[in-house]
Amino acid sequence: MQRVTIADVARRAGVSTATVSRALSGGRKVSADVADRVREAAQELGYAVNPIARALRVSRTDTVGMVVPSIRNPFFTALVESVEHALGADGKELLLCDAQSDPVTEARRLDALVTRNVDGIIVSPCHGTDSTPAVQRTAERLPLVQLDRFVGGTSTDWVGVDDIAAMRAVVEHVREGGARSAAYLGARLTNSSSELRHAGFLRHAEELDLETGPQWTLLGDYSVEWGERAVGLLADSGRLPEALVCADDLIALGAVRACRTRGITVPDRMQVTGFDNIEFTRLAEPPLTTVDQPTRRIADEAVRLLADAAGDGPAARDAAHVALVPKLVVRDSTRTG
Amino acid sequence: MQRVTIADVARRAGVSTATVSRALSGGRKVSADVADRVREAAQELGYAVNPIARALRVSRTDTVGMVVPSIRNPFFTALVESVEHALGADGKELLLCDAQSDPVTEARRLDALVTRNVDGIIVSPCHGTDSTPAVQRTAERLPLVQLDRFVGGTSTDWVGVDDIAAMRAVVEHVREGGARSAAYLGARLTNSSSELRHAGFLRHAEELDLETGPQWTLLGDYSVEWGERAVGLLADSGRLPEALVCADDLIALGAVRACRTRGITVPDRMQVTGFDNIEFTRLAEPPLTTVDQPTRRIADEAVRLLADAAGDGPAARDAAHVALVPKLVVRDSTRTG
DNA sequence: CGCGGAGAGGTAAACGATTGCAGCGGGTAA
DNA sequence: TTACCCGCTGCAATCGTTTACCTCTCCGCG
Repeated sequence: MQRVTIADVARRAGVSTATVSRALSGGRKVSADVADRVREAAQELGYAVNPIARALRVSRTDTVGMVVPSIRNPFFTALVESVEHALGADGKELLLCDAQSDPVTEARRLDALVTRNVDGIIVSPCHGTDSTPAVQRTAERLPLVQLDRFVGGTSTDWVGVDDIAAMRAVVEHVREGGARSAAYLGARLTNSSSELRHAGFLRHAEELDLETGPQWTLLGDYSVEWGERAVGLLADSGRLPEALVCADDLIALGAVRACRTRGITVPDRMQVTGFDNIEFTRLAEPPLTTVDQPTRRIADEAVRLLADAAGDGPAARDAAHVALVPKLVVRDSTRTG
Repeated sequence: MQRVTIADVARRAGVSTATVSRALSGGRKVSADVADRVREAAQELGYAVNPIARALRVSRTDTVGMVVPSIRNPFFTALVESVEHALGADGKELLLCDAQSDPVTEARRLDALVTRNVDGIIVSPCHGTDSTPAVQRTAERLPLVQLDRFVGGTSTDWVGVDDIAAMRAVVEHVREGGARSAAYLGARLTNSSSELRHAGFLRHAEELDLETGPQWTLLGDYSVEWGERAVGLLADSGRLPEALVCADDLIALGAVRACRTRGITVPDRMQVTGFDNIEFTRLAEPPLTTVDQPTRRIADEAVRLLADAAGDGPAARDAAHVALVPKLVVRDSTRTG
């Protein structure tokens, strides 16, 4: 499979393999003419270094692993794309895994990545507590940074957005739009961002005197279907609030759709907000007001942290928590002024 | 990083490394008690085989590479997920690359995958001719199967849908819905599926006496923006057709949206169809009639072909072209009866 | 009693790169 | 002239497995 080896190049250039290696990867000085000869020979033979052999020797693969809860969720897709982009600059490759929203497969993926000697791992854990052991164990062996969500009981690098601040912006906005009450359509509080967004909503709703209530707090999962169903539950249960604050865009898309089919006008009778700013929020009817996640920034920070951590051993530094402040994107699913 | 090696296990179990290897990977018979001792020792030490060393030795990585034009396109995301799923069954890993719709990066990605000794490559080439050299070169060195699209001038395995048949179903459907004329909103004919869908549309439109015309054939790229813009062009240019047949769902979503904003009612004044059946077609207003791509089947076939090809050398077999017949999914953006 | 064959285990050579160490000129200082 | 240093090279070890080949033992059979 790997046709031409360093020995072939060495033979052709009339030098030793050591010299070839040094000439090509520039480990140490090589005289100019020898270097030229080597480069030429390599060129002619079409030599390319075998990354497997190199990896075995130097135990570095120039590959980072990434594990996301679900590749179907466009938010994570955007994140993946951004990470890929950021890594490209460093000449690193991405090994992508999908945890299928299941801590068990997630753990399996993480282990696989570790034994594959990736240089670092970027993970958005799917569960706030069930994911802890695997993440912990992995972080002890490799540089690891958590993205967007983080698990309890570990101290690793993390980068994401300030969910509380984001929710403040959302609540203020619907309040200004005239809403006096709001329901929260979220996901079960099994991970950090679900918790924080929920907490942020409650806190700021209270502060800003927005009526809420337990019967107006519906927790399911991050999916369009849940958004639709939640609105059904709400409608069946009596009084409707004046706003629906959703924990992510999928839920919000479902909610908007359900409102339409039930003749609840958005935003006049009901304001709806999302979270993440995935591409399709633009296309909803009406286009969705949502919170923009700066995936580019998040990814950049993550690979920076990973690179930093690669210098020191794992867990040699204090963990960094980078929380970016996201911006509200106002569209037509809420009222302005 | 890789703490415990096969030698440690051997020492602990009081046998040679060869025996350990045989006991664990079952290459040859090992007496039961020795096997037990080895397994136990491995267990206690927490031994896991180093895939890098193994790969170097056997030149097989249990990894397949996949290159998609754009990970942002939900259709490819779905494909990736399906491939990942299909590979999981074989205990293989997926190395995912995004070509960013650029043949140059695509070529770079392919080369990177080759030197990384992946066992096979699944690629959906981004360009029908510019992608040829890289795909060709790669296919000569590794099992390779093209997905969805294929490039000209090579003979590799391919699996996708029968675009012509799909278009026949689409055209028949809008015809039955009463449309006497239709525009085609597609992508520039730089790849096979763009070409085939376009050709299929024209052929069957003619057969079924659906009026078309050059001014009603608008070619851009696979994006929502293009769909919106194309409708604008159409509207500005005079007479409107009675149907818009779109080359993919993104274009169709844009088209539907543009119709709405211009007061062109869908499906009464204008029928619109998509292609791919991405998740968000359900959410459009109205929900989109589209062609369902059986991504699961496609992925299964692809990994099967890859596995077959791994047995023989590359290019030892005749290439297989597997075209699945997709189903039309009728929703509310077209008229029925 | 000898021989052949099977079954189990060990020895050591790969796989293809990187790199510590040593050798070897040649230049410089004493 | 000698001693030393410095800059290039080459030798060979090394990373952790797998596997071809060899050895040893045991058993059955003629």
